[in-house]
Amino acid sequence: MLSTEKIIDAMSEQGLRITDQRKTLAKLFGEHSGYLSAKDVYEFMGKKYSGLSFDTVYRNLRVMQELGVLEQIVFEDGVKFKASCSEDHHHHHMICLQCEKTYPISFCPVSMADTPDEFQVVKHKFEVFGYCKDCRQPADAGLSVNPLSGHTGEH
Amino acid sequence: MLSTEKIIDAMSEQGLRITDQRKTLAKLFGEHSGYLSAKDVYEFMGKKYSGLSFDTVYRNLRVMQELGVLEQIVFEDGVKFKASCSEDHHHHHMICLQCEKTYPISFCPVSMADTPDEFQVVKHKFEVFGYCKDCRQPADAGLSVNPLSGHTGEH
DNA sequence: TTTTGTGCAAAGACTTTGCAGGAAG
DNA sequence: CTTCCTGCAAAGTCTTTGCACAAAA
Repeated sequence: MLSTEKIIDAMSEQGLRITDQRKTLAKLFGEHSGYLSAKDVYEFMGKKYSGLSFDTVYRNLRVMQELGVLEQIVFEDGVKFKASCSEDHHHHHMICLQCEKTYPISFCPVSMADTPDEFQVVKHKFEVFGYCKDCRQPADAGLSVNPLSGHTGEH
Repeated sequence: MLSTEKIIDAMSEQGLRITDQRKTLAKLFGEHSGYLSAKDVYEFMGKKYSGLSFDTVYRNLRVMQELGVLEQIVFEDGVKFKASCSEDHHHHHMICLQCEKTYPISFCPVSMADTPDEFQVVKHKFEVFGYCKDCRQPADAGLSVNPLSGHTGEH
C-alpha cells in the first residue's frame, strides 16, 4: 500500500497543490489500510477542519483516484476508497468484512477457468471475503464458514 | 435462467398478486438474459403502460429480488438486475461487457487460493469480463485481450 | 501574481416513502 | 370485500457543478 509520503509526492509531481487538507488525506489513507467511504473521510476530516464541505472531500477523492494514488471500489453498500497497492505484480485480495482491510492472494484463477476461445477475455475479478485474524467471528454467528456455500455475485 | 412461467409461479406461490405489470416484468426477465438497470426496465415498461411510475418499477424490482427470482448486482455504473440462475450447483460467470449476458463457469478457484487458516472465508466473487461470440471487438480496439493484463477490482 | 483549491449554495441522479384510489383474489 | 398494488407527490441520499474568495507556488 502506498505510504503517506508516496501519496504526497505523486500529487506534487502531477502539479497538484499540497494543501493542509490534502496532507491530512494522504496521512489518513497512508496509515489506514481498510476501505473508507466518502462519508467516513468527511467525518474524519471534519474533526480537524470545522468549515469542511462535502464537495471538497468528493473533489479530492476523485482527483486522487484519477491520479492513481487511491483505488475506488463499488461495494454493495456504496463506493469506497483506499490507498493504491504498491505491489506491482498481478494479484487478488482477501477482504475482511469487519475492518475491510485487504490481504493479497498471489494465485490467479483466470488461466484455469476454461473460457471458450470465442469469449474475448478483457478483465476479471476475484475476491475472497471473510474475517481476518483480528476480526474473527464466532463460528455460529449465522454466517457460513464453508468456502463453498457462501455465494456473492457469482451467479 | 428462470423462465417467465417459473418467475410468475414463484411470485404467485409467495402470495404476490399477478398484475399485468408483473406479468410483463416476468416476461421481460424471462426472455432477456442480460442485465437491466431500473431505468432500462422503466423505459421498456413505459412503452406498454403510459402512466407508469418509477417507484412502482423500483418496488417490483425489489420485491422480485427479495423473493429470489431476480438477482441484483452492483456494477461500476450502477445496480442492475437479471433473472436468477436456474442452475442449482455452485458456479461463476463470464459477463459480456457489450450485451451483459452471462455464461457459466463451473471452475471455482476458492479452494486453490491458499487463504491462511486464520482468515475465515465467508464468501467469494469470481467474474470474468469480456466480449461474447456475438459481440466480438476488433483486437486493436484499445482493450487488452490478454487475460493476465486486464485488472478490475483485484487490488 | 497567477493558478488552483475551498466553501457555499444549488442542482442533479437515483431511490424510497406516505397516502388515497383502484385492482386482484 | 379485504388485501395488496399503483400512481402521485414528496422527500431522502449521494454526488456534482458554478461561483467568488482564499491559499499555494
